[in-house]
Amino acid sequence: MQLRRADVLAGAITILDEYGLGDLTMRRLATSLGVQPGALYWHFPNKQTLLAAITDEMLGRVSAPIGASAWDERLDVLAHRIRDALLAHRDGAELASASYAARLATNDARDTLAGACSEAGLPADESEFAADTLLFYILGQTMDEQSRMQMDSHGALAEDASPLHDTTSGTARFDYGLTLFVDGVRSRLRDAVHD
Amino acid sequence: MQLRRADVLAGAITILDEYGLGDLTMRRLATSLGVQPGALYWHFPNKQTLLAAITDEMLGRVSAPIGASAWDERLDVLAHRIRDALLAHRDGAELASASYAARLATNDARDTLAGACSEAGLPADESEFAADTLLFYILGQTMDEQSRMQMDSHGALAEDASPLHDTTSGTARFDYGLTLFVDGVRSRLRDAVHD
DNA sequence: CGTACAAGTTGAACGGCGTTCAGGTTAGGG
DNA sequence: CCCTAACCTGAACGCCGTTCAACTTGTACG
Repeated sequence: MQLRRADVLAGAITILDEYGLGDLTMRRLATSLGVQPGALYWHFPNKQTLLAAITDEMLGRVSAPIGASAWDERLDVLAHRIRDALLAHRDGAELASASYAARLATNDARDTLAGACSEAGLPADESEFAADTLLFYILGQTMDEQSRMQMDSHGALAEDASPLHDTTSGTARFDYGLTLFVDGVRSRLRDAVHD
Repeated sequence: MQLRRADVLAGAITILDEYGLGDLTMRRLATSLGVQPGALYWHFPNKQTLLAAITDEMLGRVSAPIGASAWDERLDVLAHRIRDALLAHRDGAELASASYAARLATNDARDTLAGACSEAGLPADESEFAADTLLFYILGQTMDEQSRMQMDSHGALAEDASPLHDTTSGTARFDYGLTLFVDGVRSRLRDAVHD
C-alpha cells in the first residue's frame, strides 16, 4: 500500500495535534507512516511546503459564503472563522504565521478579508492594507493565546474553579481588538464620505 | 582576555545583521568569538534566552520620554519607535516575535504602549488589550515587511528606478494600519463618554 | 608573595535535525 | 508478461543545541 500526498498531510496534522509543531519532524512523520524519511520527499519538495499545505488545509473553509449582510458583521464572521480554524489545531497560529512569512501558503483568507473591506466601501488599495492589518492582528493574538494555553497545560495547577475562564478571556481579548479594527474602518468610511 | 556577557550579545547582533536569524547559530557565534560552543553556556543558559536578550537590547530605547502631548501623537511616536527598532536589525521583527511568544523578553514596550492608552482615557484592562492589539499588528506588519525585503534582495533584478520605493510603501502600509488602530481607540473613547 | 577559590574555557561527545541520491521495488496498462 | 513510471529504501552528509568532566585563568586575601 503506497502513500498518497493526502496521507502524508493527514499524518502530519495528527502529529501536529498530538505533539505540537516543535515535534513535527520529517523523521517522526516518516516513522508514524511506516516509511523512511526520504520517502516524504517524493510527495513534498521540503518541509516548508508541507507545512504550508497544512496551513492551506486548516484555512480552506474560511472563504465559504457568509450569511450576514452588514459589512461589519461579515468582517466579524470572517475574523472568527480564521481564529477558530487556527485554534482547532495545536500551534495552528504559529504554523500559519510561518507559512505566510515564507509566502508559501495560499492568499485566499487574505483576499476574502480584502473583499469584505471592499464591500464595506473602502478603495481597493486600502482594502488590501486593512486586510493585512486584520490578518496580522488575528495571527498575533491567536498565537499568543495558543502559547498561553500550552504553558498553562504544562506548568499550572491549583487554578481557579472555572476551566472555561481562560477560553472566555481569550475570546474577550480577541473581540476587543477586533472591535478596535472594525471601528477604525468605520472611521475611514466616514472620513471618505465627508470629502 | 575572557568573554563577557556583553561581548556575546554584541557578537550575536553582528551575526544577526550580517547573516540573518537563520544563520545565527551557537556554533557560528562561538567561532566568530574565537571560542568553543560550550563556552557560551556559561553566559547564557540557552539560545532562547540569548535571543530574548537581543530583543531587549533592540527595544530598550522605545520607552524613553516622549515630547508630544496629544495621546494620538504619543501612540504614533511609540509605534514608529518600535517599528524602527525592529527594522534596524535583519529579521528583527521575527526575532522579537519569537521572544515574546516564548515570554522571555521584557514587557517594557508593551507596558509603555498600555500606559499611553491609559493616558488617552481607556480603562486599565482595555489599555492592556489595546496595547496587545497594537503590538501584534506592529510585529506582524514589520515581520512581513522584512521578509519582503529579504526576498527582494535575494531574487530581484530589473526593478523600477527608485530603490526607495519599497521602503516608502512599507511605511505607508504601516501608517495605514496604525491609523485604523488609533481611530478605533478614538471610537472607544467617544462611546465611553456617551455612556 | 603565595595560594585557594571562583570564574571561565575546552574537547569531546550525545542525540537529534532536514535533505540528497543511487539503486531497488512495486503497480498497472499495452 | 513485460516495461515504464511511480514510489521507496538505506545510507550517508553536514548541520544543529546542549552537556559535562577536566582543565586553565584571574583575583582577592592572608
